[in-house]
This record gives sequence, C-alpha cells and structure tokens, in this order.
Amino acid sequence: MSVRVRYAPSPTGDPHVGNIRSALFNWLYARHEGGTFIVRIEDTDQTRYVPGSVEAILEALAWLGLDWDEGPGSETRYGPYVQSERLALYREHADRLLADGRAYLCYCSTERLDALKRARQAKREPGGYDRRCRDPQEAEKARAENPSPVARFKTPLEGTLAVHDAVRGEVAFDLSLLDDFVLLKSDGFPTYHLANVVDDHLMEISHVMRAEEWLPSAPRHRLLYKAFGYEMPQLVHLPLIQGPDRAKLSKRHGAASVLEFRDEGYLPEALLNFLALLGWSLDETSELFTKEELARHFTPERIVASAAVFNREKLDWFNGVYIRKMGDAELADALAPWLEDAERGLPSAVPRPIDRAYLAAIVPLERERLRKLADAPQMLSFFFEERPAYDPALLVPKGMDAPGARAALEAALAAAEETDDWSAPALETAYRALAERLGLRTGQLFGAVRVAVTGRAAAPPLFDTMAVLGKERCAERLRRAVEAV
RNA sequence: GCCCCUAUAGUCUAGCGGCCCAGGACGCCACCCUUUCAAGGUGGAGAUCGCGGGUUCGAAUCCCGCUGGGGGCGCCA
Repeated sequence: MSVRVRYAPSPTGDPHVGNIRSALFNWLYARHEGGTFIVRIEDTDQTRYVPGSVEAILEALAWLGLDWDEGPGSETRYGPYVQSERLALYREHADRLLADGRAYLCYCSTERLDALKRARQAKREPGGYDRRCRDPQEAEKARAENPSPVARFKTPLEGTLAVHDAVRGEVAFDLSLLDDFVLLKSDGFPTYHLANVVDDHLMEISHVMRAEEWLPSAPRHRLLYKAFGYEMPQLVHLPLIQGPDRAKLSKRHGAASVLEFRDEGYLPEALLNFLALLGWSLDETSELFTKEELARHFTPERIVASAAVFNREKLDWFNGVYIRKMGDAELADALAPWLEDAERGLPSAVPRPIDRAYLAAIVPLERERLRKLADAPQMLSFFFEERPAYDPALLVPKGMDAPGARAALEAALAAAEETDDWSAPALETAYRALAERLGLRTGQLFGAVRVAVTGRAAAPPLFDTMAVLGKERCAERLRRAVEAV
C-alpha cells in the first residue's frame, strides 16, 4: 500500500513552527517512502478564518522547500483540498449515521449547554453533554428552543477502546468518559472530527501524523471509522514542542511563525535541520542533515515520545553553520536584500543598490561572524558608511594616553599614504615594522588603527579589512581619527 | 477535578538487560591559534539515568507505585 500523508492546517493565522514541524515530518515520510504529500486546508470554522493565512501557510512550506504533490488547486479525483468546498460530503456522511441511528439531532441551546457545563464544574463532575436529545421525546420538546440543531454521534455508553499509536503503542480509553460529540454544527459545517475522518478516508490517507494534542480525540475518530465501516489510517502522534517554560509553544514565547523566523534572517536549511531534530534523531552523533538526507533517513520508528523545548541558541548555531557553508557569491546574493532594505538595512545615506563586487569582497571577512542574515546591516555598516561613528576614547589603546595614540595614528596615516602595494600582506608587513619602530605592541597599534578604520573595537582581521576598504577610505578615516583623539 | 501522554546534564538527544560509574550536540568555562571579534582545535565542569519498590546473577533499559512536567476535556481546530 502506498504512503499518502497529509498536512492539514486550519487557516486561522500564521504558520506556527510546531505546526510546520508536523508538515516537515509528513513530508519527510512521504519522500522517504516515495509516497504522496498532501496539503489540505481545514477551514470549517467560519468565525476563526483569517484572510491571507492559506497563502502564508503555503508560502512557509515553499520557503522551506516542502513541496506538495496534492493540495489546493490540484485537479485529482481526491479533491477539492479545501474543506469548505467539501460540505456535501460531510453532510452525506452525517446523514448516513443519522439514518442508521448512530447519530441524532440535538436541539439543546448554547445557553443550556453552558449551564450544564457550569453545573458540572461546580459539582466537580466529569463534563460532557448529558445526552438529553438522545431521547426522541426530549428532542421533540427541545425542538422549540432551537430551530437549527446539531448532529451528535452516539458514543457507546461503556467499555474501553484501545487505539494504536506508532510512537506510543496501545493507548486505552474508557468509553464511559466520552460524550456524544458534535458531528455537524448548526451552521451545517462539520466539526474537525467528522471532516477529518471523512477526508482522510476519501483521500486514502495511510498515516495520520499530527501533534500529540490530538491523541485524546483518537478514540472518537476510531469510533467514526468503525461506524462508517472504514479502515483507520496508522496514527503517529508527534511530541509537542514547548517554550522555555515547558508550556506548548505559542506566540507568547516570541517568534512562533515560520515567516517570522525567515524575517529574522534564519536560513530555511537551518530551521529545517533544527526542527527535524526536535523529536527525531538518527543516531548518537549525526546532527547536520540536508533535506534530502533527512528524507533518506527518516523513519517514524525513530520519533521520540516526549516533548521537546524549542532552544533558540541551538537554532542560532545551526544558522551559523549553514551560513558558513555558503559560497561567496551565494552569501552576497543572500545578504544584498537585507542590506538594501529601507527600514532594517544600511543607513539611508548609503546609496542603493549596493556595489555587488564590493559586497563579494566583504563576504569572506564576515561569513564566520554572522549568525543571522538580519545581523548583516549592523555588522557590515562600517564598510559602507562614509563616516562610521564611534567613541573617540576607543582610539586610545590600553596602556597609552591620548597624545601617544595620536602620534601612533599619525604614523599609521603616514605609512598608509606611503604604501603603494595596498594588499593585506603588504599592509601587515608595513604595520608590523611600524609598531616595532614606535616601540608599541602590535595589539596596541592595530587596535587603534582598527577603531580608526572601522569605528569599532571588534571587526574582521584588520589588514584584510583595510585591503577591502581601499587606500583612500582608510587614509581619510585615519586622518579623521588623528583629529578626533 | 477527570482522562491521556511523558520523565537520561540548563536544552536537544543516543541508549532498547551485561560493551554505560552513561555517548554526541547546543550553551557554559579554560587553554591553544591570534592584531580585536568570530570561526577552528584541545580540554573541562555539568546526569545519584525523577523518587521508591520489585523482577534478574546483572537494570538507564522490564514491571508496579509515587512525584514532577505536559496535553485534552467547545456547535475551535
């Protein structure tokens, strides 16, 4: 039997990382098995629909390189892939259950349901619907209260039901604790439970891989499959992703949307690699995987059962690793839009577009210092600004006074002006000799020159930096430093 | 409150009865490299394998209980 798996987000907001991790695992499994990866939009709650979120979800998938074989817009015998376009299917299924006597119409008002819930809470009784309308006479009475009923499933009153989860094994539930859940809402839309079961069957889904929060509803689904006479797909419940406080990861923990991570300058390869290792591992030591390698190795057997905390520092490390893997031209291309961005890029005084050849020369110097692409404007600004601002006090090296620093900078300026060969090795030779002549430690002289030339105490190797900046710019900055110190 | 899941260092994890007085990675610390910052290299601190009982010649690994953590209990998904 071929593997058909699906990612079934509801369009209620941005694509959350926890959610996308489910998409990733489904995608990996599909690709591992040469199966089919399906995207299905579960928009059965009209009230929570957020315009643009379908686009955002698909955008996130595309950014990560998770291509889908079937999804919104696909013309196949399984479509459509948007639940609001499949309403007739759910209604037919609900009708079947109604006709069979496996479901019934419930006319109870929301007021009554609320009151029931409150009363149960007050008495500390287990919650759930009291099945009033399961009695036809009661239903008839209630009918007056509510013109638009819901359809409820008749849950067995007792017994236990075991479902099999690939990660956790058999999980048993006590049926007496399950109430008669809603199948069809009063607006005619299906609930998640109905729509999910109907679609997974009709789309011939072989494995349902979803977050662990769904495990408690597995017995309901089991019951529905049985009632319809359908075979239930394999269940694979993925461990939850938690924030540092160990609660389910959400917006309150900061960036939660994949698109936000993209906008913070994370590389898709890095986020993907990091996410894959949240709840899955190959062996003792392997950490770095491309998407293809992940797909080659991914098996559900190696999914972990316990929840994982989303660890920013490790994500940052992965990002640095993937930045370092990039070639000069590749990184320059990736960086350019970040540097040119009107709001978060280089100061507006720096003309756009930026000089690509110049950027390409800078890249080798900054690559291993970058953690996120978004850091680039700040880190590289001194390469582009005419007059990088800095505190003149930084020009005075440890163990020296201002006049001494001034003398050293004057000498450095003179040496710069005299130099014909403006290459890193030549500059280094010249400045080492100069330090010796002045009786300074190289660290002292180089430190002062670094601040003069870059405006900061921490920068890439000095002579490579000077070589890239060019003689004119360096001389000008040294001149300014002499005056400033 | 009830139900379910879960439990190896701060974090992600390896381990599926003896190879483990527990391996890898992030983070942290130190040293090396070095003109600063990174990157890289080397080393280190950090886990009584949540606790208590069993089973076994032998348990992180199997069983039971407890405790902690999480999730679910909607005409939301």
